[in-house]
Amino acid sequence: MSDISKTYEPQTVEPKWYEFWDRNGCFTADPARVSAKRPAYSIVIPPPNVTGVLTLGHVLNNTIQDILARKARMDGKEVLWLPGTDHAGIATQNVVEKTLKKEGTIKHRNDLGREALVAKIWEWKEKYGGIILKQLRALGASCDWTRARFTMDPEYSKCVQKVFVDLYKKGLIYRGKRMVNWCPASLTALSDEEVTMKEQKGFLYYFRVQVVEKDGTPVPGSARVSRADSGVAPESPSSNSNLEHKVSGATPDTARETRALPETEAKPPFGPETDEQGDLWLTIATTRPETIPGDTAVAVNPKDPRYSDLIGKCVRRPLPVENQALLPIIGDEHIDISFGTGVLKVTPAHDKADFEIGQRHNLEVIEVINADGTMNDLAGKDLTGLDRFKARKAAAEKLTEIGSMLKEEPYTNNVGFSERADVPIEPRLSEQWFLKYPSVESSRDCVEQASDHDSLLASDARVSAESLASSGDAPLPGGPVARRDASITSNGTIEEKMHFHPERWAKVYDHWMGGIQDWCISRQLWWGHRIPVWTKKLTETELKQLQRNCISLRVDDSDEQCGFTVSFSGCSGHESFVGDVIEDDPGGAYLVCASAESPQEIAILESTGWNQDPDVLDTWFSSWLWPFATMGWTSDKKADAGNATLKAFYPTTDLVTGPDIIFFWVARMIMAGYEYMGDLPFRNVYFTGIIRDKQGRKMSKSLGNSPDPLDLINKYGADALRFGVMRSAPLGQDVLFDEKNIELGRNFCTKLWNACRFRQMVGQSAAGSLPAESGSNRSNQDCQQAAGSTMEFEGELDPVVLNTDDKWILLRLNVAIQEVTQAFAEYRFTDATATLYRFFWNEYCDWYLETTKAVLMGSTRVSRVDSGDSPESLSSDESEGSPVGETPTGAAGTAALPTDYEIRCRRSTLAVMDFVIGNTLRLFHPFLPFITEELWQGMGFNGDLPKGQGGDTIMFAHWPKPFDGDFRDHYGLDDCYLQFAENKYETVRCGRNLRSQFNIQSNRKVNFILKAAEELIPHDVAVLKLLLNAETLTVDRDYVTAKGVPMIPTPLGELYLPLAGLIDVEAEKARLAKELEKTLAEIEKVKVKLANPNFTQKVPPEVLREHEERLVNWQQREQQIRNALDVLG
RNA sequence: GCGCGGUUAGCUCAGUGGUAGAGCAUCACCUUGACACGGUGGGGGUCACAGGUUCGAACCCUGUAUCGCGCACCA
Repeated sequence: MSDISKTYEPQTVEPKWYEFWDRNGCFTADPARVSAKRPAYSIVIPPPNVTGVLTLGHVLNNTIQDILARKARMDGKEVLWLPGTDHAGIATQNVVEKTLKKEGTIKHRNDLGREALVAKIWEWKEKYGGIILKQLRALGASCDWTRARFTMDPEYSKCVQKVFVDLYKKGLIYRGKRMVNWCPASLTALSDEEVTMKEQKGFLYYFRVQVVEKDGTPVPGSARVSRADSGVAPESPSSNSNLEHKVSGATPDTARETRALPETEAKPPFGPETDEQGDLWLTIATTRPETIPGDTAVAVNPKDPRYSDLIGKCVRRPLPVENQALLPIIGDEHIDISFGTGVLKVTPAHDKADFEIGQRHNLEVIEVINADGTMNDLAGKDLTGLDRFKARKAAAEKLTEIGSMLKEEPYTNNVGFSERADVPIEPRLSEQWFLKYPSVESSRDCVEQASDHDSLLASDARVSAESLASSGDAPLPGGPVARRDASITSNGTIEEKMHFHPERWAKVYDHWMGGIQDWCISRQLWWGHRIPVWTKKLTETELKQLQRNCISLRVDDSDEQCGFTVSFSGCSGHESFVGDVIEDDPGGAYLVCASAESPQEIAILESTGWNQDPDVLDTWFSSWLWPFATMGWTSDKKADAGNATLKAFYPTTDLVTGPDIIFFWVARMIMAGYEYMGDLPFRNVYFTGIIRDKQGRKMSKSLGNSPDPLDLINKYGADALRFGVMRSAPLGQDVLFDEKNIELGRNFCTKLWNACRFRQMVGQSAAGSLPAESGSNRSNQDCQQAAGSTMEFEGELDPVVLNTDDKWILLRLNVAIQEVTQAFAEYRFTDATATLYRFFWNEYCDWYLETTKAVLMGSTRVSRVDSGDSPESLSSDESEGSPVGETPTGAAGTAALPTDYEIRCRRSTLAVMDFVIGNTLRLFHPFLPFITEELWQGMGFNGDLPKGQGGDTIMFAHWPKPFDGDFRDHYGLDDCYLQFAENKYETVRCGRNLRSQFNIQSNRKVNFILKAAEELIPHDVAVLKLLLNAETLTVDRDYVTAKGVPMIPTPLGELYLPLAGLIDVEAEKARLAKELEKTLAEIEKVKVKLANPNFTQKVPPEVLREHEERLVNWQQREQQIRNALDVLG
């Protein structure tokens, strides 16, 4: 660290250290090192999209993981942070397809075909797939890159297949023709979780249909006049057929029976309507007129008196005009009487609810929309080929044209959107694979709910300052600080609970787990894990043929559910195929589900005409295995039992992720963990906030409000980015991103840099009192002391000469260590950064570092006899002195060379600085890995430390521990020094305030007089003088107030600022009057309280005492101000 | 509709019943021997609103308003 520049330059420093750590294997986890003394800590990265680039969301997420991992290393744990990427089926295939189209290589993926396209995607992956992981390095992420995994790695793919086969065997995976969420843009089915509801502005179209008998003869309106009493008021009996839509038709005079319609509610203005020809019509409201050609019924609520008698009759479907089929009017309880017209058009092929109605009533299913969202032939000539939204318009126009449309009303409703493609999903009937979730019960129960927490609070192993201070306990596995809440189950086994941070997400999780629906796991894509299922239509002869291919086949018809099961034994002898008959059609299509264990078996299947299912699995069906599949899990119990990685690092300790994937990923991982590992996959889940811009909007490409983290790193440095983001990301809150915060991070790094630079400078200048190498020579025993382990007190902290400021900063350091450690234990990273910021900037730099100048800068000992009128008066450089009880060895102005005592003091102060900086660097390291390493090594803190404990890198330096009793006793670190130093600093503030009140320029030296209330030792006086920027500071306990001298009361006594002739007496009086007013108000406030017998009797004694003290203090202050006013006259 | 979270200084947020805080922004002074990416000092709040509990409420309770999120969903 020679020739240290004024500002820290991260651009050169950061790559250097990252390369150093990486080269030295600092990130590599070794399960063999795990022991009771060195517990494991593990965390798996939420795998980013393999084609993705780093976003601020990743920065937040991965910074937190890195902080946790680095802290765990410093806690002496064996850390595995396992990185990797996700193949992200739809997204990746889209990206590559789009690119190929842009290049003009293809117009459609079919131009390439499946194999060629997949090959292209692999190429793409090889080329660009590593980008995001490289970017993570720039951020400082300490991942074990030797273990990086990709969800489509061969071993990983095998896990996916095995799990599929296993769940299939267990009967949890099934194939079925169901209504699914279909994405017309991506041309695939989606799970319910991939659909988000969005409010859409559209229209509610009201159209009418004629009621007819089954044979098509019109039902006359008059025929039902006497019965159709509905309580519906006739609105406009004369105009019931006009397009303005005034519907009545029901006579009001026979309202006798109990009505389903609540009388208090506004009566629905709809009902059957008779036109001038005497024909009867129904009005239907719909948002999707384009689906009319797919309607196969009209439904009403059987309890709806307006319509109940029409059930069994028919209506004529208006579209397509060339095929105006008759549709039955059916009664179904699910129809909401009060909504719309009370008549629902039923389109079983294109609506989930309608499909269910269709099933109940055995309705025909007519598909009119193609997979891509265009209308097919059945939609009729007017709509065929049109996109569904154009078709909607066209259908509405057609209805108007044929006189069926009554009105179009602006209407807002919720429409399901494909989360990825951002287009409305189309409910579509199709054959898909579904999974009944496994291990639901235990997965639901394992997450600790807030209510559980209350009952466990008493036994909660949260760290307290006490437990922190009591060193020697071997850290327990399971989190930054052990928090392994457990409850004992009825059978006596201990069941561990999982903790969510913030806790409230547990409720969201629980709620979802409670209403869990089967998961549609098949996707109509090419990129992904192909479903390991082969099908073939087999005849009797073919079955025999199969047997001849050395596969034995057993048919077991005892399985009631499937009809019968076909089991195969493959060539290798072990049972590897399981087949089910899923269709009992003549000529039977057999469905075979195979493990991909043996390529031979697959080869046999394929060579004998078996076809693999064309679909791939949902990407989440692979990522839900992430915590163990990345660790080499095989499903083979023996092999897994011998897997050192799994044994050491599973379950993982922490998971850090966004709440937006709580269902997609977190919940599913928990279930997979229980199902396949018999244990929860992680003990703590930390949910980050979502990064938004200053205005609170989500980051998005289209808004252009998403800065590139790499740009920010180039501009400010990775440490600055990390610190800035962490400082503004409180637990459980969204993060409003503002570049200002990163700037603040940068400024903070510069501050740290310069404070260390100062240390280097004074170390060198004090060379006479220190061994030659100064800055890098320090024994690190002091640092080790704070780090716990072996306490020795022979460091350079010198208990004899520690001054009040030294003791103050050491005690404040202790507080900071406690606070930061506690914040870690509770995952309050923002609080940790706030403490570090406060401690280092406001306490160390603003106060302590300034006080050291009184010790260190006085070394030149310029002799100057002060003209002050008090024996205690000190002038510029006579600040050196000895504490009470010591004999001063250097009286003012007597010697040009420092005395032994002064050298000792200077040494001690440097030692304190080193001690504080050494500990501070450790506390900062998880947040600011680069600059702390640069300073650690540059300043030589690694000097005497053993390898692996900070000697080679700060990464493995021990995490500071709060001081224990012995340490405090030895160095005389009594809390009373806190108060004294703070009084001193408060006195400085008062003096500065006084200066400022009189507009004295900051750089102007003035004379102060302190009428001290107690004895002050020379060091403290020197500090006061320095910090007040005083020309002279006269301490005179018997000072007699001169007229016109401004005074301010301070904790150490009255501080005077003689400015004879310079001050405006009236202004000073006004100032004092204002202060007096304030003081009196405070006195009044306290007096009122104390005068209240309710208060004095009921309040706890310490609160009462505190109030009484407060009163006395304010009253003293009042008196001082009054005295000052008197002096002014 | 159900559930969750928020509402405190111009902005972003701390603050678990006892004297309203921080950072940023702002204003004034200062390039003094670590740092102008800095130092010093100042101004600025009816703690969303209304009730209640309490000697005492930003904090606890009830209700209201408002913003955000999640789940469900009616054509």
